[in-house]
Amino acid sequence: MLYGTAKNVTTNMINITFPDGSVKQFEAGITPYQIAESISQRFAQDVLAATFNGEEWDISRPICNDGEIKLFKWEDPEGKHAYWHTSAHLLAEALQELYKGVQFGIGPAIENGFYYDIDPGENVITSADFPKIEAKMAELAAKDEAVVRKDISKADALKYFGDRGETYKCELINDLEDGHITTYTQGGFTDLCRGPHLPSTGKIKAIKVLSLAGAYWRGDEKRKQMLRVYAITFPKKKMLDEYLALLEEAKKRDHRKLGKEMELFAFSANVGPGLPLWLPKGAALRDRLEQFLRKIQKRYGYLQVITPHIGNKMLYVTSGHYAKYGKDSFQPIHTPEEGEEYFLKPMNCPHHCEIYKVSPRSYKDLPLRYAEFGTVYRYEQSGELHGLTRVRGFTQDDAHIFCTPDQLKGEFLKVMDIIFYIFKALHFDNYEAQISLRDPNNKEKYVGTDENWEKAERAIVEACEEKGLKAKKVVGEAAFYGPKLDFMVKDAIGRRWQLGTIQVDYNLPERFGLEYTGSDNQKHRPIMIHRAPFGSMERFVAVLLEHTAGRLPLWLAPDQVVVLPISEKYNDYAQKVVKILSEKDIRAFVDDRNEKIGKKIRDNELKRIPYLLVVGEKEAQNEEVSVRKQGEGDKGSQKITTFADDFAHEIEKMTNF
RNA sequence: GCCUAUGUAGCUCAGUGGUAGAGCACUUCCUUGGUAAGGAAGAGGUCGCGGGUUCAAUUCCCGCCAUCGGCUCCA
Repeated sequence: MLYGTAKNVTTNMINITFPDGSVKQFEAGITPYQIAESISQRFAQDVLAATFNGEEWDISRPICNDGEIKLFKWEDPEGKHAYWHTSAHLLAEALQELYKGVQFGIGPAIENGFYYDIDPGENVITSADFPKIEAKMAELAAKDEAVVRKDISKADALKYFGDRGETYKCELINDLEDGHITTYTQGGFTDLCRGPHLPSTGKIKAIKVLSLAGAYWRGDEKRKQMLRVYAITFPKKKMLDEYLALLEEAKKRDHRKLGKEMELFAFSANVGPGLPLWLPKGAALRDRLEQFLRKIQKRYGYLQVITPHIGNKMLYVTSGHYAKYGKDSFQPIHTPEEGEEYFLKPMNCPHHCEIYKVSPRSYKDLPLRYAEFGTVYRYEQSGELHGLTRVRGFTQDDAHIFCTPDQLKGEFLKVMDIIFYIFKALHFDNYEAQISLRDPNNKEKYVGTDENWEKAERAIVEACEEKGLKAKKVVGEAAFYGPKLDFMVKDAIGRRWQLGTIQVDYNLPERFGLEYTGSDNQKHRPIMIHRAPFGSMERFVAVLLEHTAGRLPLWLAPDQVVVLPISEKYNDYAQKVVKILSEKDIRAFVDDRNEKIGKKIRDNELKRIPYLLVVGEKEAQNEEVSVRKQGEGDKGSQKITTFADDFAHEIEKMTNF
């Protein structure tokens, strides 16, 4: 039994509105593809997807009413999406042909390519099978089969997929509303799908199966783990080659590789997984970043505090963290005293609350801003550890602001200023912002009054508007204690990591009984803002390395200058050059190996040292250096004092943000 | 924690049922050279750890640990 098919097609004319506002008349039943053809044949070739009145629409699907159309090509995300979505079906078709008894879950397009979750049944599929799968997909694509959309009733859909033993599909269908169910068929493969799709599979030319992974059915770790097959396709082989080359390039800027090459940090099985060791150069880099932040925070009225690495169990019982995370964290440290337990601190806030409580507070004291580079320990699940971006011991550039409700928005804006300032100074321009709001239908999940929540959420939204920050609002993502604003940055291969965060908290002031005396001589509860512009030193350094491919800004570079004597005869002069530079706090060293100058240049270029100073007979005689800038080549000679002065000025300019 | 894969010299990686090899790095010597790799010699590894099979295991099997890619989680 078919629903709402094109039976009502008549020869009526309909009005189609284009994005530029122009309106054209077409015969009812026309498809977006035909509309594109009416513009130009060439354009029609390139069109992959459409929306009609905002609804995603196959370009082969007839239009029978007036409305607005948008047409999308490969260059548009919507175009790629349809292309990869159809590719996912093609992958499924290939898997169905190659492996008996495979059951299908879901197979969406993603940012780069697509995947299909399958239950392989008795089949064993490994990466050795990729060429076989690719070949089958190519073979099927070459047939250029039409992808046919069909409305289907819920009962029919359940029967169709039930007969085929597709239990996952049946589960999905059960959650769908009758009358809104469609399938798409190409060749011998039919999938439950909302679309939209390409009209046929022939446009899929270059195919690469990328990886296999486990993925819980419907994202629920208590349910069966499916086999997820990741793949990507392109209309041209060249595009695939370029994409694969890009992936290779991205791997070269992986911070784990760079950290090793640049001798910044390391891990040791003897110390423990997820516990980074900062090597001298890494520690110095981190220290420069800390000094940078300290300087700004001082300007914004922050007060530096220091708190211990452990805290009595009762501190976390009070904060509520013990009940929520106690079992999943590093287990308590016991003392000789019976029953006495301490925890490694998983966050700094409870300690800072105790600092607040040291004296009675007046509204005149607020806002109070306590900052600490606080090292915390969290027992992250073993499979979650990842280089410096996800570790078990890390240092937050933490601060807690205690303020009155009226001060909230102003303080929020100031924190945003600090974050923008840092991102600008370090050239992070590709970040995304997300406002996490409470789920209004599930209020009991959260602590704090309605009034305060509304006030805080409004403050965040308004603050973003005032700053012209385009932030994505996500309902239900707030922490149980308050709404937040997070800044995300992508790593080399496109994974998103949260860096800066600003969180409003009503919970801890309540739990710790924090108070201040208002102008009315009454006790009031302060609001707390948690904020960390870097997020953590570890994650920030990781992302900074990947963004710069290890070519850190000059003021942060571990080694700024290397002096290269032409031969051992000029080693003494080279040392003198280093001494002169050191007096200006320039980080320089001599490469006095017994090697030819060409070799020394090559090695130090590869080490990403920003400046190479070649010194030989000429330079030694004239107190000069021959300057070579990393990646740019020979810059000619100048007096060593001139170079040192210019260099110092350059650094001063860079750090005077 | 779960699924897949991997683990050989400081690094990048070959290789084998009969206790191991290359390049780079390192040490020494020759060379003292002007803008991306000069030459020679040498040293360096319980082949992740623990069991099992075998006359013999780095190699085959099992367990564990760590790591890659994902999933889940992330105070």
